[in-house]
Amino acid sequence: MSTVRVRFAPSPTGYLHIGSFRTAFFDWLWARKNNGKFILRIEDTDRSRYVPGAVENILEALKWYGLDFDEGPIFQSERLDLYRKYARKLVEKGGAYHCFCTEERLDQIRKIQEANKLPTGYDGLCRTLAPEDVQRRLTAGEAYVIRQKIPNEGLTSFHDIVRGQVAVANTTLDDTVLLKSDSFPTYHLAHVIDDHEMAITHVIRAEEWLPSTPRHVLLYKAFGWIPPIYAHPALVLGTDRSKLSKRHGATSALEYRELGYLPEAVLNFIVLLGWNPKDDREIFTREELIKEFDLSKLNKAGAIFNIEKLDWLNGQYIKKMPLKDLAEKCKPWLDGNIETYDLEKVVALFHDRMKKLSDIRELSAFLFSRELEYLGDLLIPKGGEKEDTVRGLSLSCDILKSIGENDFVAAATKKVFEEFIKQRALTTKGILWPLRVAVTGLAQSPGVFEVMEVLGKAEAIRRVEMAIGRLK
RNA sequence: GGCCCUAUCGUCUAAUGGUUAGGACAUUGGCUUUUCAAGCCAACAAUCGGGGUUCGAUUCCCCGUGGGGCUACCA
Repeated sequence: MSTVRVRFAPSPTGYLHIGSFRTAFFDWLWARKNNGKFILRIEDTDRSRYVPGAVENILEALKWYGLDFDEGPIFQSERLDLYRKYARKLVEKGGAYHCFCTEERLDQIRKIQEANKLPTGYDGLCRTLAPEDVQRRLTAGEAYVIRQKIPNEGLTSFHDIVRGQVAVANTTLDDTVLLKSDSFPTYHLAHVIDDHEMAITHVIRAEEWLPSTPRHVLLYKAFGWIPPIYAHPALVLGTDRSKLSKRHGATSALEYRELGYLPEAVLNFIVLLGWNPKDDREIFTREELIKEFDLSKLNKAGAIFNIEKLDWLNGQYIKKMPLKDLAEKCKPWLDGNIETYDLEKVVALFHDRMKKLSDIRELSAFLFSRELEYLGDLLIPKGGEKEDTVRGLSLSCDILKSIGENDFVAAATKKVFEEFIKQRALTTKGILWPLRVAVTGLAQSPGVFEVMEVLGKAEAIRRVEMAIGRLK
């Protein structure tokens, strides 16, 4: 069997869309699984839609997610002669023809078709032009496009790995523009030529391409080439079930980096949108995905991008991450507050409650604040009294002072307080709630002993004393 | 309008011509606990409708209906 060769062929018309990126991931997985080649091709044949920086964005996204390519990037704009050559060849073979119809005429016939509720499409006026006429108008310098000559009858069918056999009546297809009047190729022409020239074995692209695939198959046939194997996975949908777009939330693949997601988590999440190993597993390493991924297990129906599940998955990945790595990854979100305390200890405090790396910022804010802002009443536990709280806090303060600098670690302070509470027959809640609020200023926070360890003895005592002052 | 694709809990999905239709997220409750998370346990929740085929269909076929995509000298 020949080497599997797949390509990812985005257009540089903006940032890389997460949906396109998912397709790229499918491509990449298929290539790696089969020890094949993953090729990056930039389809920049529409000058009007070109966006500066788009190529860089695509490259950076692939890099951040770790999708390495074996060949490319190949730019279609640098291969224009090739497409023109093949277009000419196809005209000679009778599979295509020159069309001189103006855009105005095209608009007009479309309007008439719509008004009469007829299928829209080119009416084939130039298809029957006499060769002499064509020649004459060509030499006269008239603007033209080259159109594919679609057969007037018959069925075009092809096999799709995810959809099975798909067949379309040729009469429902109009004559596709192959070469535009600016002599740039359209997608239809360029990608077929490139896929053939690059010996692409599997074309994996989103479902939106399904309706034009018969045209492509017909083109292969006209050239005398064998079409690749097709796989059209279903679209990624927004919450309203339409194609995922900006109004649904983040659509740029790289935006997930800015939002604090881990590449592995995003990859794991998007692969599950339309694919699964047919068992109960949900979390996969990249290696497992390469091993398990299979085009034939791709789903036919579109899947809604469910950000809540992504958050959960990302949280799972964060929990599994070694503290050292997590600390490093959190740095960008800590606003430079990375010297104040032992960063690994800080991160340990929030390890279990972070869903995104960016969460660390709000979660840890109280640690870096010199003046905690909270109502004094918060210090008083539910059903407790102010006087008892003040007394308890004072006792706690004395205890903290009595603990040696070197013993100021969570396990040790915890033990001291537990014994103290037991001895004095106090309640855990009565002592620990005020203490925790005193050092965090929050109704909800990580455990008080862990927090105090991070803060250090001096700062912990300072905060407790401030709390007492606040109540008095 | 035409063409194409599609249909299992709210969401992502598994399964089989005969199952208590399974898992995960979310939700709710419980346990744990100094609070909140995390964790553990539990609950809630689905085969779009109608016809066939069949002893039996959620599964196979047809027709509806819903949803989506395409319908550019964009990709």
